[in-house]
Parts: sequence; structure tokens; C-alpha cells
Amino acid sequence: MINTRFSVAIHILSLIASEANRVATSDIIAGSVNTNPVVIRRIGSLLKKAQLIQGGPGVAGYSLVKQPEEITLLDIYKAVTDEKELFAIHEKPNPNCDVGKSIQTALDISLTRAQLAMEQELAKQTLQDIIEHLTD
Amino acid sequence: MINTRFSVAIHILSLIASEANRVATSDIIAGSVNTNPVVIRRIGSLLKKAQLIQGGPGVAGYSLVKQPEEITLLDIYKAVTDEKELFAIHEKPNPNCDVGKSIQTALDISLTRAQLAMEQELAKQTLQDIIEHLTD
DNA sequence: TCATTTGTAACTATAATGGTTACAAATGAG
DNA sequence: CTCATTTGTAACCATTATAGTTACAAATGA
Repeated sequence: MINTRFSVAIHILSLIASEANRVATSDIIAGSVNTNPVVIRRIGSLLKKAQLIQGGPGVAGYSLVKQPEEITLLDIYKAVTDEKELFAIHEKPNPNCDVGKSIQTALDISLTRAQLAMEQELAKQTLQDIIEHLTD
Repeated sequence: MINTRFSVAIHILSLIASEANRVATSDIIAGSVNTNPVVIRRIGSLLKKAQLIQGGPGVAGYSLVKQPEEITLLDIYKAVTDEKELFAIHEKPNPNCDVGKSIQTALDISLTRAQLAMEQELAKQTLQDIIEHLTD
């Protein structure tokens, strides 16, 4: 299972967008996510590195850098997962075995396809789509 | 990251298929995967529950129940991941907040789509495809 | 009968995760 | 300028998942 940083990141961005008039501090966001403000700031730090939000010490709250329609879920996913692969492949299969010596390459081909399929679906959805579902 | 059970399971099945004439014991498979035989038997147990292989105490080795063309990577994925969701969603957002009260539903809609996209890609590939890539 | 092998429980070390405290640094209001 | 507020980040902790390991009962077939 992929950790909750991704879903919390989407939550954070949704809240910032929906509170565009008010000030979305890490404390307020933490109240909505129901966690510790440091957890929010930690993820906020990743979202800043990815140029999705802005904010900093002394300035209360975060704000979006782009419009919700311009932020895809893939942007958010990449921001919080770094360059990690979706599927782990076991490290040291036996190179003296016909299967062992080439299984990693074979796995990489197939599993990368699956990862790309997922990422393409995330790229089709934006923060705006999430926000539109919020009134459900 | 999804754990290595999935990739090890594919390795196990590939080895059983490619050694169809010889006896694929947990010890031999462990030698190819380069791990402990119990790890193999543990995953083997899951593959048996999913009706992908057969074998048991007293009988040396495992054998495939279906042909490699009939085993999709999704079958294997489901066998080793149980019914767990791909993406974790944070548990207790604040129900007194407009975003918090409906974010889980919104996330579920979007993330389930991404998971399905990945699963559909896995369903398109079979154990036979992996085996064909092995000679690379 | 007995050597071989699987199934599984139990334990361990390691790593990831999320929560928490603490505090320096930056900012802007007064 | 001063100070309250807020962010950034290090450090630490508890919990959990993971993979490896030992041990042994149960099943099988030679």
C-alpha cells in the first residue's frame, strides 16, 4: 500500500484551494486532516519543492502557485513519492540460474507498464476534479 | 512501494514453468530467488490458495495448475496482496470541516480509477509474457 | 520405516511511517 | 524596533510491515 502522504497532500491542496480567501496555516490544515501540524508542514515542504504551493517562515499559511485545473494528481503523486518505483523487485536473484539472471529485466518491463498505466490515469485527473467531488 | 512478494511470486511461477520437467522444490526456488526456502513456501501457500499452483507436504516441489498463457499478472497480484487497496487514505479527517467530511469519498473515486488502470494493465500481461522476456 | 519435503508458528532485525517535542529563523503588526 | 506568530527541520518515539530464520509437526512415497 502506498502511504497516506499522497492522500493527505491532496487534502492539503483541496483545503488551500477552498479556503482561498482565508489563511490556510499548517495548524488549520492539521485540524481538517486531523493530525499534527508538523506532518502538514513536512508534506507542505514537498509540495513547495514541486512548485505547487508557496509559503514560508514568518508568512502565515500556504497558497497555490497554479490553478486547481492545472495541477494533476500525477503532479501531486510525483511531489510526495520522489522517484521511487511503484513495485519493489527483489534485489539479488541468482545470476547462475537462467531465470534468476534475467528476471529483473523481465519484471521491470512488465511492472513499469503497469506503473505507467496508473500514472497516466492520475495525469488525467486534476485537483479541480477532486474539489468538484467534495460536495457529494 | 509495493513489497517484493509480487515480484518473487512471478519469479517462483516462472521457475516452476521453466523447470516443468524437473522438480521445483522450495529449496531449489529459494536458490534462484536467493532467499530462505520458508519465504518461498510462504508465498507458495498464497499461490496455492489462489489455485495457481499445487503441491503439499510429502510431495516434493510445486507445479502449475494452469498454463502460463492463462495466468495473468493480475491473478498473481491478487493472490499475494489479498484485498488491500493500492492507495492508503488517511483515516480520520475532521467531519466538521467541509473538505474533511467528504475528502475520503472524493479520494476513493479518483484513486480507485488509478488502481483499476494499473490492474487492467496487469490483466493484459501473462506469465507467458514474462517467460518470453527471460532470454533477453 | 524413514528420508524428504511442505506448512506454519514463532522469533528477530531492519526499515518505513506517522506523531510529537523542540527550537531556530523569518515575517509583519504594533 | 520589538514581539507574537508561523514555518522549517532536526530529533526522537511507537507502531507496523517486511523479510529472514529456526524449529518442528504432518504428509508422502521409496
